[in-house]
Amino acid sequence: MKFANIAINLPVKSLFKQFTYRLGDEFDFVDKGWRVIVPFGHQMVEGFVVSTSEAESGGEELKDVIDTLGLEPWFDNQMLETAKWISKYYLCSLAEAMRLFVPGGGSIKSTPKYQAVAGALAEDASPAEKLLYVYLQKNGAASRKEIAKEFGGISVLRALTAKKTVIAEFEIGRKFKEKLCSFYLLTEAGKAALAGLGKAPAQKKALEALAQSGEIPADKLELHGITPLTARTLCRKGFAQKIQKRVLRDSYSGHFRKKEDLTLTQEQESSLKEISLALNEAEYSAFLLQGVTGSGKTEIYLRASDEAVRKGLQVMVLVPEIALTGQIVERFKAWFGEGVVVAHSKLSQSERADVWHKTRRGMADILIGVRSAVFAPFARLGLIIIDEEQEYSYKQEERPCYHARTVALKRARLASVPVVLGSAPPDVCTYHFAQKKIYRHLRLTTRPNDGDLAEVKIVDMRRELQGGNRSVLSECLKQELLAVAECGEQAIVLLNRRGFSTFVMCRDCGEAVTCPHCAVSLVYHDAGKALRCHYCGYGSKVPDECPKCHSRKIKYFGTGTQKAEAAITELGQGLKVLRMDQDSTSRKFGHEDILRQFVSGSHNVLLGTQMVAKGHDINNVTLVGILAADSQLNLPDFRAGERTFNLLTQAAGRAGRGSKRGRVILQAYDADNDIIKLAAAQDYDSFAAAELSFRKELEYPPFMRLLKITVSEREFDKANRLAIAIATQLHHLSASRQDAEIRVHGPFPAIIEKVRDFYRINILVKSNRMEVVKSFLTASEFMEMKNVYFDIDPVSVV
DNA sequence: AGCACGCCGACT
DNA sequence: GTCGGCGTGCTC
Repeated sequence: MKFANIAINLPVKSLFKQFTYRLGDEFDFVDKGWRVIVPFGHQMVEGFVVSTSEAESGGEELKDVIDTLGLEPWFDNQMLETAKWISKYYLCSLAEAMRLFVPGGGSIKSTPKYQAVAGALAEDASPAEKLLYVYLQKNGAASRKEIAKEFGGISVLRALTAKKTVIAEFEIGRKFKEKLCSFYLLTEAGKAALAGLGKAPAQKKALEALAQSGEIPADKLELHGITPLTARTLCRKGFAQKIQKRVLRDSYSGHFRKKEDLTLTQEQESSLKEISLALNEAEYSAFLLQGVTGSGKTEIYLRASDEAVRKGLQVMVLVPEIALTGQIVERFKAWFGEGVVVAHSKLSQSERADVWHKTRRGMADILIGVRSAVFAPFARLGLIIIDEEQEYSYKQEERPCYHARTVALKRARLASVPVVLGSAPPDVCTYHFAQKKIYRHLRLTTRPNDGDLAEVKIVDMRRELQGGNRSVLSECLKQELLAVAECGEQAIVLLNRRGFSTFVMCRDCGEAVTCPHCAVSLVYHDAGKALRCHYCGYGSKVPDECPKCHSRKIKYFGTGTQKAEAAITELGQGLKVLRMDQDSTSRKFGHEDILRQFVSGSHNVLLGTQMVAKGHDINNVTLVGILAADSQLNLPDFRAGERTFNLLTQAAGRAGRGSKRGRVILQAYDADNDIIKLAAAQDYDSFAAAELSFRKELEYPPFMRLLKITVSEREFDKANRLAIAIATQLHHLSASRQDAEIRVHGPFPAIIEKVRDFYRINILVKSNRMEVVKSFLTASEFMEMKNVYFDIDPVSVV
């Protein structure tokens, strides 16, 4: 008898243990890595087989595996190992880790419908039983809910199922379907008949077309001049055959650009050489490829991938967001053509399933995808590339809070393949590891095509204000914008408005209009003239009077994109502003459409939030303006400085990518700040040195690991009591372990104290041996609590 | 997650 | 005295 240990795929935190099921003889081929369907409670759910075992007998009380999902195991050994590692590292259940590998999270489940068995009603059945039986006979199968509603409970149903008068039926609904298409193809008899059929010219022509094309999709018959009637006739005669085949959708097909042939610089040459060396050895090795914007990192990605593909290996390319990196996709497509598949976040589940099918089968050489693509199955993984490795979008904010870079490094280790971490300004932690020779440091310092970096000017907005300029635009930026318009060039204006957006406040009492469910101000949106909460989506119209003191002096504060747009348009001189923000990019490819429109030259200013700073090269852009460059500098988060530096250098990198030298105007209120100055000078090394010494002193990563524990409750006191209990136990742990540095900070309320009516309280743990803390927590009562969240290596600590 | 079991308030 | 609230615990 064979048994399977199964992790139940239900979206719940509390299912940490695995369950044992019997594998009947018909399923003796099932082994670890298979996805199966099992009865659980009184429903059918998906399970992941973690291991199997053999035994002579016993286990009569165990339930049987009902069916398999798919015809082969979903998880190979490395995927399973990665999942096990994720569950330990990120403190989640194995099922939670494994479902990351399944497109759409799997979660196929089915609740039963109950059916009356014909002629099974016993003579001595009670009146209530007869009533239910007749009901089911008359109305067909019904669910537990229906029966409970109709008969005020399910005790009668239970009595009937026990006697097998009524049986449960499960219909396993697949969450998504493979796309099937009909094809016509020639049979052997058809081939033999090719020469004949003198009296049926249409059929003869159809046979010839089939012989030439091999197979013809049913909906393309007309293109070959075949009528459906002819096709059916040929099938009836046995000359042709109609088959169902799985077709793979590719919403990115048709985006092609010509492959460019470039000569590499010396630095590119030597960087590539190091990577190919690791490729040849087929060993794990991590590289930091640090190169300023325009230094040709993509060219190295392409050539390294080319080497891998020539060896018959596949490449995983991770990008922060597909919409922002369309150019990478295009360049890979130009080089590798159909061998490239793309997995972006707006792909439907079925489309993603198709893409993964191609990589698993080895039908695709290159997978380009966002965060979740790190879980894709590969036939022969040979190289991993992570572009813009410093981007925070690689971190998942919901549990399990994994970081795609961390997972990719683990996968690379298991698969013995090299990883390339590419970036202009690296994450300072990555930079630190590169300096410590844990990663190999490859640097590109020259720009092969683009010449010099842009010239950056800092404008002190306090002085502007003193000089009587109350606009969001400094005099200097106004002049530059007008100059750009005059020369027929283009400008990008970045509004750095994180924690700084339009809200409504009473002038008399200073009360801001806040969300009733979250502890944040509502944000004013010009479109619709309404207030909206950015955390829960709550909306309301602008009040006529202050809700607190009933004053009617309501004032708008802050600078939204809409306000900046108006300020620029007011300058006149043919300045036409194209806005890019969340409001204007919600549609599929909305982003790309806006960029394409901007490239076409219909507008000369592109205005937007963070997203205008990233990824795209537009040759005609010679000016970049950054409004409120320092607005997020003073957020109470240890990464505030790094965030600001990255954003500013990235934005500055957008200027002057063509032949003309670019200019950058950096508007700040704290113009003397060191980070602003270093960003203006584009001096990464000095910035990193300063940042790292700050991190060392204050015991932040990379010198200490972080764990953020969040307790979330409807009642503040309840959350606080639990948080204090956790912190107290951690303090005890810290005191009792001399072999590890463990610091416990908090509990303190999250900076957004309340979201969707739930209060949130944080505890921050720092340690040089976080595994000690993790194993303590794993064994603790807090592990399975619903309202306690663990964020390992948090991106933000507030 | 879904559901059974179990212990306290407002109703026939 | 019962119906029903949702807190706690279990599902191989």
